[in-house]
Amino acid sequence: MDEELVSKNNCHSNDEERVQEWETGLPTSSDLTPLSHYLISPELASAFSITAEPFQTMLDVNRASQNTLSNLRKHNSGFSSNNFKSLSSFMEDRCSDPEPIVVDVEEDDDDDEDEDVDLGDKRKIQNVESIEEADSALRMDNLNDDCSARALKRPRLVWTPQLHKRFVEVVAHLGIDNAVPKTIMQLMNVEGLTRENVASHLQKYRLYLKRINEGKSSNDQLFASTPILPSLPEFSGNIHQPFPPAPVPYREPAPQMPSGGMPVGSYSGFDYHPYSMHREHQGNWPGNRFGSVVPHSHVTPNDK
DNA sequence: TCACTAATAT
DNA sequence: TATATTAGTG
Repeated sequence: MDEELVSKNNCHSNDEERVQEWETGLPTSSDLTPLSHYLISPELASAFSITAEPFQTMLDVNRASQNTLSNLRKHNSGFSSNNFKSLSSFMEDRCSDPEPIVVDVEEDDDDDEDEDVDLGDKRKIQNVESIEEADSALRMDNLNDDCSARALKRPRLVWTPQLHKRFVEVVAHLGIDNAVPKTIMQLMNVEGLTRENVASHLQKYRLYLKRINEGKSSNDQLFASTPILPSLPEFSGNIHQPFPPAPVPYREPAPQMPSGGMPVGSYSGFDYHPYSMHREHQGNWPGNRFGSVVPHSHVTPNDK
């Protein structure tokens, strides 16, 4: 009987060693394939009628993980505290991992600004939730920790030439005096665009105009790419005339699914990059040349 | 309370 | 440098 016990104990310690061995051999979070990465190409998926799972955000994943952990705790089914520790630290690693916002398709040299969005061709923005999802999620309980807050952070707006052109047209229409963030935002009719976005851009635009008026040059490529419409102070705008067509809010055209891109099913215009278009789509602004725009009746989600 | 703007932070 | 956020103000 004792022998049996000893052998059992040995067996147990062997098991523990093996578990430890196994644990040390586990990949770190940075070694793992990002959750946002799809293992099969869209062509393959389509060929075999495979529908993509609903897109999982860090929030979803963390919530699921927390559920799993609490279930395990509840049932206490042979899950040692060490195991918990490992899992918890893994979770923390995932949480502090800057990867969710921007994923490098190619090797990343020196970029350490974890939330900066680089528009370089080599980068693809992958898993930022839609504004609606983020906002509703914000109302959910249990989301007060930094990790969740970070996952929900509204993506940084990139003012593409198209978007800026639209902006300039609206400002020109209003006249610089009447061009205030809220009005601009409404006339621009861009889904997801906030007053804050516009205010910030307007601030920069005014500085640009000031420079130009003072006869100074500006090497701002974005602003230089758009002709200066009559948006100077002496121009009061055509505010009483209807602004030319923004029949529907602008939304990002359907994704082209580049390698490592987003699943078709999860895309909703704002999901992974608010406005910037793929390069080949640029230059199709505005009016009825929105491209594949989803009709929409409201003006903007930010109407108050 | 809301919106605007300038200043400041990231 | 571009954009977001904050603080002061009307």
